[in-house]
Amino acid sequence: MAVDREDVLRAAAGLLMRRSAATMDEVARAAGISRATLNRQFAGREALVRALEDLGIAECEAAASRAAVDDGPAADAVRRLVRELEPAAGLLAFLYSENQLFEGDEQNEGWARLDARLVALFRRGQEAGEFRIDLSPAWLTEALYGLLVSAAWAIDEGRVARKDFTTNITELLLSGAVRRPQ
Amino acid sequence: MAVDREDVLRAAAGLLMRRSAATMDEVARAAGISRATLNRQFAGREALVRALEDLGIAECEAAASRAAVDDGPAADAVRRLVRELEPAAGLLAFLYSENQLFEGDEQNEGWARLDARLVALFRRGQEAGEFRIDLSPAWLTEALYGLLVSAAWAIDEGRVARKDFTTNITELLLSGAVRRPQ
DNA sequence: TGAATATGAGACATCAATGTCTCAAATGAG
DNA sequence: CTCATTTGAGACATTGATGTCTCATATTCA
Repeated sequence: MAVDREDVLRAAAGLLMRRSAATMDEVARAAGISRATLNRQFAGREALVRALEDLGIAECEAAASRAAVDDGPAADAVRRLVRELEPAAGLLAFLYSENQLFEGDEQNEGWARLDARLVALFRRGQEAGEFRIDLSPAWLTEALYGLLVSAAWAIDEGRVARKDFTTNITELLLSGAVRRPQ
Repeated sequence: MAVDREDVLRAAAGLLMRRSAATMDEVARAAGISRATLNRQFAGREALVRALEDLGIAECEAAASRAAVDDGPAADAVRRLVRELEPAAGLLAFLYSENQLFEGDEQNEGWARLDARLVALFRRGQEAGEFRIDLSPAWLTEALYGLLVSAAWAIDEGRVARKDFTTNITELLLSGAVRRPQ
């Protein structure tokens, strides 16, 4: 009977990814619980979003660790990272647009940590001569976020195949759309 | 005295790009008019968003026409397109996340037209041998949207320089992050 | 079985945003 | 200048989401 906080968060993420303005009532229904129970678990919408944010950060950092982003060629690290991030892409898509909502007041420091980690990855690639240096690590990081979100939404709306998630993102980010002579 | 509808829309876009949940009161203040006048111009928030949508579509289509996306090498057409889209990027960023809000009920046909135009551009590049064929035109289109939005937000938050807007997007989309031997 | 705990359903007040309305003031045209 | 039109400020009712509360029911554990 005991409600699993984690399950509720995942259900909420699945719904909010599609409709970020969903009602607390809709969230509760999506999680298969009552609104009362939802409010017992999370004291208000803000608490729910904050919990989702913490979950998203935790998943991204876990993905970065599993991908061992500091090891080996940076390009391979990016590929591993995107592959590991796939399960969190939907949640990330919600949080990415939600963050625009928050005033400049308080930016969860977890995002700063994650940002720094990704920036370091791209910088490492540049210093190793793998990545071009005319695109800043900050931009490459933002672009990665953007592609993750685009891919998540496009898949959700059936415009691209789910199985192509990783290759779509990594191939575009690393190699671009232009055809290369092999 | 007569309020310029276009000016109001631009002011609204400028605010809503940052805070998509801004109040009608905030929108009015951003436009330098009263809430009453705002409501006289646009009968409700939905009408305002719809007008912004129409404006966004019109600007994108105008940009596509100015860029002559059907002429010459596809890669050059993409570069021209992104350059022409820059002034509309903020509005596009708002609409991109806002569209997630709307139920699957009604998708403005203008977006479908624009989508088709971009898809055709990427397909043309593939058929001409310019673009690789293992990334679908649909994905390339979505990726372009995502990069436009990412760049707009990153610039707005001061993480990347505004002057790099076009090159950041086109270089990443076309050539990718990997350094190429010249 | 019996007690303790958790949940669901619904009622309820609250709050914020919205849309409408009125009236005075400002603007612009003739 | 005078009149018609437009705007701003504010009051007002409405609406929808939210958070809280109660009580009956269901589940778990001793």
